[in-house]
Amino acid sequence: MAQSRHETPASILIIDDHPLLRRGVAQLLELEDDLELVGDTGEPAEGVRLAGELDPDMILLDLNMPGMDGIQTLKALREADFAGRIVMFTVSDHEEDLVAALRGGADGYLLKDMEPEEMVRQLRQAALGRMVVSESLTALLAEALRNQRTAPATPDIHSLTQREREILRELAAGLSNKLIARKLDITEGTVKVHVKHLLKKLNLRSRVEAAVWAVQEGIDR
Amino acid sequence: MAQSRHETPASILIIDDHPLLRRGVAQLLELEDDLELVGDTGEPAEGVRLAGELDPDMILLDLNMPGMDGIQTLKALREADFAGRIVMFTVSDHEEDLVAALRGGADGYLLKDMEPEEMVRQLRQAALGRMVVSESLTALLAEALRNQRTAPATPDIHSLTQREREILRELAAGLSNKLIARKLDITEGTVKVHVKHLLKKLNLRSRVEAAVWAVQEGIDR
DNA sequence: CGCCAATAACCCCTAAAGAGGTACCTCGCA
DNA sequence: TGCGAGGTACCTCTTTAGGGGTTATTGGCG
Repeated sequence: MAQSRHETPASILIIDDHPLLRRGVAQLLELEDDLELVGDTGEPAEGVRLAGELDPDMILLDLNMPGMDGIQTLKALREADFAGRIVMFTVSDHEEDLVAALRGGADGYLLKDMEPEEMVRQLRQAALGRMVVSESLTALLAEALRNQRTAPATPDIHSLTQREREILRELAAGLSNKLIARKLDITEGTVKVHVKHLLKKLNLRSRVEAAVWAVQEGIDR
Repeated sequence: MAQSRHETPASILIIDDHPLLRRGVAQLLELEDDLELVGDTGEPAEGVRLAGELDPDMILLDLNMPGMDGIQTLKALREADFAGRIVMFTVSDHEEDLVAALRGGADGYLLKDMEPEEMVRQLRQAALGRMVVSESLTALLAEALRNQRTAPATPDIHSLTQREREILRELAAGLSNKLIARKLDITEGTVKVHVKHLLKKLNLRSRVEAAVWAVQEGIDR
């Protein structure tokens, strides 16, 4: 199976709390002369340290680990200025995890139940700089993309006018447009206009999202 | 104006950070032999202490004070097992304040701009154990009552079924019923049923309230 | 002076939400 | 064995929400 490449093999570090799985990957990679396992650990913190020390071309990172989880580790690696490829390696087929990983700067997201040959193929692609995602997740990926806001992940309260903030506060208190109108002594239609504008500015898709955002930002009260 | 009563006068403590206003009340009460000012302070904390020391029949409590505000002071007094009457004394005609005060265990809510005679009349009523609220606030009071949930102020997550919690989580993430249905692989109608049930159990009136509640309770994630 | 942002109001129209009801199936428990 | 709770699905009907547009007024601001 080993396809020879001209250059030096891609160095790989694996961070995964399952020893057996680490060994499995090690054996798999031994068969490939263009992929070389240079380190492995079950400790996220140790993994971050090793990343700095070994500076591998690629890190295979488990998403589900005790203590610091994969996403945190991912962030820690990026904050430690690790510039190589980071491929998440997990059993989770949840959209949230996928999205969190990619948003967190992962270059790939592979499921652990994939076939070894497929695994090698994907790792090779990743080493070449391509973003890889398990095929069975393409639907999820599409879904995530569709659900995604196109703009700033951090909308800004300051982009709202005084009135819009006022409307948002009431909205987050659970009031309907009609009740907001009554309270602020304007018509329901006007409230709707403000809500519409505020949703557009914050790039949210419903009053529920607006309410949740407002609460989390502490806009209420 | 002083109307003689048979028994001992009602002892009153005033907690208000405006010295002038305290003096004004003092003078007013001096004219009445059934109402007796036994202490006054501009410091909320000092007020709580005095309440324990003097054990007055009634406390006139300013709602807007620097540091510990009126509502906090109110709670502190009740927690210190002050069992007498507590009448809030304020310039605020906001429904939120009124509601917070009454919910917090206040026995009255009087506006500072009222006429002295009216003031005395109301205090006398309060001393007799009646709940008093400035007349100009009756409309607000009615509104607050109407907006009020009839049941537990603290709905319980545990009253929900597993499925309902699941639905709530998604709804708090901002998903529409249709999207929740798609995600959980059930029909939109079924999602609606769950939402309906969960709203009833939590005694909430809209998905927005449910979402806000869920977020505040940390149900999400 | 004209222009723009903010506010308010109204139009039309579709989609989403919520209340009420019935029905069916499965499980566990008395 | 029956009964209730939970889950699913479907029905009807009303209200609410949200997108699109136009219009008008007010207050700065160049």
